[in-house]
Amino acid sequence: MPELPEVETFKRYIEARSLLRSIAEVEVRNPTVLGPMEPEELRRRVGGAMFLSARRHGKQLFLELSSGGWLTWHFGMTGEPVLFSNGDVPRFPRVLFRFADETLAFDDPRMLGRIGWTPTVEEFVRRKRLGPDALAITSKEFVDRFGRARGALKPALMDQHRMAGMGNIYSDEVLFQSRLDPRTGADSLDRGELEAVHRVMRRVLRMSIARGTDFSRFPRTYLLHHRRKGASCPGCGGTTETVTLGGRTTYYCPACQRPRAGGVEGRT
DNA sequence: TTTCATGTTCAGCA
DNA sequence: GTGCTGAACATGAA
Repeated sequence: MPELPEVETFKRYIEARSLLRSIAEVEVRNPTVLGPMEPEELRRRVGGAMFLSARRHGKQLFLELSSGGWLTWHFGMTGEPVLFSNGDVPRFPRVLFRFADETLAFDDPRMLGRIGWTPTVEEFVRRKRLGPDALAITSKEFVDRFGRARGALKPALMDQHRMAGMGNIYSDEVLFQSRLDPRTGADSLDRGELEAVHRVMRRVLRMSIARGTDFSRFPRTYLLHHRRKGASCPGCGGTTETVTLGGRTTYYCPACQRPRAGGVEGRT
C-alpha cells in the first residue's frame, strides 16, 4: 500500500481518531517489526502515554509521544494502521496500541515495516539522509536535484535520498503522464522538461490523496490500472512493456513514452 | 509449485 | 561519492 499518498492517508486516518487518547497497553506480537528496539523499550515509552500529533516525511510517519520524542512508523510494502474495536480484528496485527475502548494496530502481513523511536523528526530525517518530501520540494530544488542525477530518471525518482516519497507505482505513473521513457537519463532533460515532470508528479500525488488512494476512483487514463503482462496502454491502445529498473518491474508504453536523445540506453 | 509483490538495506563491482 | 545488480528480509496471493 504505502507510497507517499498512502502514508498521507494513514496520517489523516490516525489524526482523526487516535490522537489524545491514553494508551493503556502495548502488545508486541512480532518483535521483528521493532527492528533493534526491545519490546520493553516500546512499552516503557508508550505505555500510559498518548499520541499528540502526527507528521509525515516521504513514506515515513511520525507520531509525537506525550512522554517525549516520536514513534517512527514505516509501512514497508504491505503495512497499514487499523483502528478497531471488538468486532473486526485485522488479520496481521504485529503491534497493538490499546486505548480504553478501541485498539490501533500496526497491521503488516510481510513484516517489512518497522516501528522505532526518535527524539526529533529532524534528527531521524538527517540520520536516514532522506531527501526533501515529494510534495514539499520546490520546482527549483527538483530541477537542481534531478538535473544532477547521472542515471536513468525512474530509479532517481525512487531514490529516497534524492527525494522522499515516490515508489514504484507512482514513478511509473508520473513517467507515463510525462510521456518519458523510464530509461531516459535525468540529466538529459532541460529545465523546462524537469519542471514539467515536477508538475505532473504533484498533480498525481495530490489527486491520489484527494481520492483516498482508492485506485478504483482514479481517472481511467491512468497507467496504474494496467499493471499486468501484456496489458493495453490507456493512451494509445497499444501493448505495454516491462523493463527492470532499480530492481523493480517498470511498466511503460513504448509508443507513448519515447526514448530520447541522451537516454541511458544508448550510452557506452 | 512457482513466481511476483506499492520497500529498504547491504555487499560487491565499475 | 555515484550508480547498478542481486540478495535478503517474510509472507500472502495468483
